[in-house]
Amino acid sequence: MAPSIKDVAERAGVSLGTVSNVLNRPDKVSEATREVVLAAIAELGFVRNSQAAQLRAGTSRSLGLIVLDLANPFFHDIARGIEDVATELGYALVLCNSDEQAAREDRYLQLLEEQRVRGMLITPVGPMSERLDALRRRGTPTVLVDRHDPRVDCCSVAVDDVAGGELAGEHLVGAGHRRIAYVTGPLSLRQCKDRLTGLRRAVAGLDVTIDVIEVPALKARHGYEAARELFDGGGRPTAVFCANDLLALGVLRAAVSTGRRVPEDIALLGYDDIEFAADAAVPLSSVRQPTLHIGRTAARLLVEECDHPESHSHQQIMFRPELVVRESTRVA
Amino acid sequence: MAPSIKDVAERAGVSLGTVSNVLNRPDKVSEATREVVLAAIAELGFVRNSQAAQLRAGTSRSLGLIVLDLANPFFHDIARGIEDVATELGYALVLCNSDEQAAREDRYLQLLEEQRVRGMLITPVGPMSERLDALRRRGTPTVLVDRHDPRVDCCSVAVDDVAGGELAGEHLVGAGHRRIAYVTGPLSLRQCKDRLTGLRRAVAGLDVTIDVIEVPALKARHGYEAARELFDGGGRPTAVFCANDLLALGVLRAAVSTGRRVPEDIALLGYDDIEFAADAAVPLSSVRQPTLHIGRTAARLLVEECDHPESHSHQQIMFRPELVVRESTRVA
DNA sequence: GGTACGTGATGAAACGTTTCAATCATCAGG
DNA sequence: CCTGATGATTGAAACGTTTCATCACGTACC
Repeated sequence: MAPSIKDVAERAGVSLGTVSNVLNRPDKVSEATREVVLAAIAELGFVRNSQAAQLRAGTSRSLGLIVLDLANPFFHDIARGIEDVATELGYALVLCNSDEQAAREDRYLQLLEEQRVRGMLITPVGPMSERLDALRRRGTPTVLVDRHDPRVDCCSVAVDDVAGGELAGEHLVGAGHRRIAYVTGPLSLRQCKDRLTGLRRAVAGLDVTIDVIEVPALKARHGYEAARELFDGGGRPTAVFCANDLLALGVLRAAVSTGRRVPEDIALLGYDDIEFAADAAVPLSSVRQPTLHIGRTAARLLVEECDHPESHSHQQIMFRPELVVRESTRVA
Repeated sequence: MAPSIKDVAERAGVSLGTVSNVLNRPDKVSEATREVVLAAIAELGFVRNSQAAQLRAGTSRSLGLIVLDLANPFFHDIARGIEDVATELGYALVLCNSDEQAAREDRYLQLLEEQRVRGMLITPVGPMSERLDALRRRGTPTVLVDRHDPRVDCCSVAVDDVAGGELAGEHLVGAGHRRIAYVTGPLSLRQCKDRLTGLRRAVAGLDVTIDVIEVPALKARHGYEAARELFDGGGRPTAVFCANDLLALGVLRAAVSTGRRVPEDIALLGYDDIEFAADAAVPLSSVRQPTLHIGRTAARLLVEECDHPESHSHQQIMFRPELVVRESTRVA
């Protein structure tokens, strides 16, 4: 159907190899024939079939990325960072959304391996699936994103969540708070647990009380409900630290709707610094993760391994988060 | 490097064609040999090379999707809808982000055509680029998403923005507002203009004043700034309708920070009904677009054209948006 | 005039599948 | 015992590239 190199060759009255040369090493072919061939290409509307090219080459120029949830600004920014670097270095990126479902992850891994992606970036749903391990063993370079598995020998890029919790704790303690609520998603999630660990470490030895409120998911609605309960209860913390910004936005809504002023009546600190944090009704203080940077670094590590497998040595990179102070924790 | 069907055949002691049959029509092969072959596949860790398969087949099972901005929840939900249907119908989806840059769009179109995607879903940056047109002419089925170009003969799925503006107008007028501000992005954007048209249509013949405030982009920050100015100025509208939710969130922040109550002092209505609308400090009324449905419909149209090109006839589908009323426009 | 060399162009092989006509084995019916 | 039919398996061709050894043709040099 679509015109092939052969059709172009016929039309231009040259051999098939010459057309290929025009496409891939134009300097190896004389000015005159090059023009003839290019004209034929234009006339026929020839578009090269990269499947055939890659089949012949035995390797592709595309990378696979599987994230947990593209709707999440955290992953979205990471994907953006990866995409930037990939394009810059001449790789195409195939974006996939596992939706935190192992079955979807599995299907995408299969699909990407069948497509012979050159390398893989992934935030695995579970610890390390059979298929992912097989993929690695078969020789597809792999980088773990937002994960760090000491048992697995490959590159990884993650963020130090303990340090993030510590930053939060120091900030709140420094602002004079002595009773702090930590609203968190399931503590079975490493992130949630690590941030709590950091928070506790920051207040260790000080006369500070921490109330842990665990909710079923990192969604605004749960933050709202947790806060309503908290406000009704007897504890009366003066600050709330949330395991992510969505929870914090929920808490903020609860505060506004019950007439509490933020930060005067209650201080509020989120995590992730999503775009909406700055634009919340009361701009939200938050712990920012260098998402774009994570993505760019992960992509660079992967491409390095793809392009120079022999000289490559695996690296586990851990970024430190950063505190962004806005209205919601400002002291008067 | 990676084991091929040939290696499997050797290992299993059968011919190459038989292995292919085991893979593609297992019923055509006897129980015994099938088992032998499957065992060989497992032992060798064989993964089929879909590039070769598609090359031979002359057509792939993947669809391309190019959107303006994946960070935008609107496009994100559409992509999700498309992905759902695509997977369900046995197609893989290649996600691309044009970032509203014609150059990026162009590059992705080229890439996807080289990969021989079976069909294309796209929200074009500009009117209709040379390359997109060429792609269509060469026979790649194409569906326009959130666009509707009467000059172009292909399927499209869009939303009626005039109707959306009308819904908004009727709602606000019905709530008794007689002076309404419309905070909008550049009116050169069709969406912004159409929504204004609808708004005007809703108040036509009534004693209602509309103040149009045009800002440079559909971002919360601009909504905030516009609102600060608006509050300082003399107009004093009782309601603000925003061309999207981000602007509305900005306006909400301005209101909260200047001590205005929503909706008592000023009513607020957004557009898109993004996830955060419901979780805003004051839950935001909004005009909802059936994004998931748009995506699903677009994908179904495309797959229909891909699978039955002869019986297919192009359709231009226009969805109607829907009003979601929350606190921000609730009348006491 | 012969040799060596450089520049362009050529043609065939190979990549890993799928498909399909051809072959082979088996068996039922006459 | 032969014929046909059925079912399983085979082998070769084809898809569209890239690569590489080969070849044709001048040109420069001795």
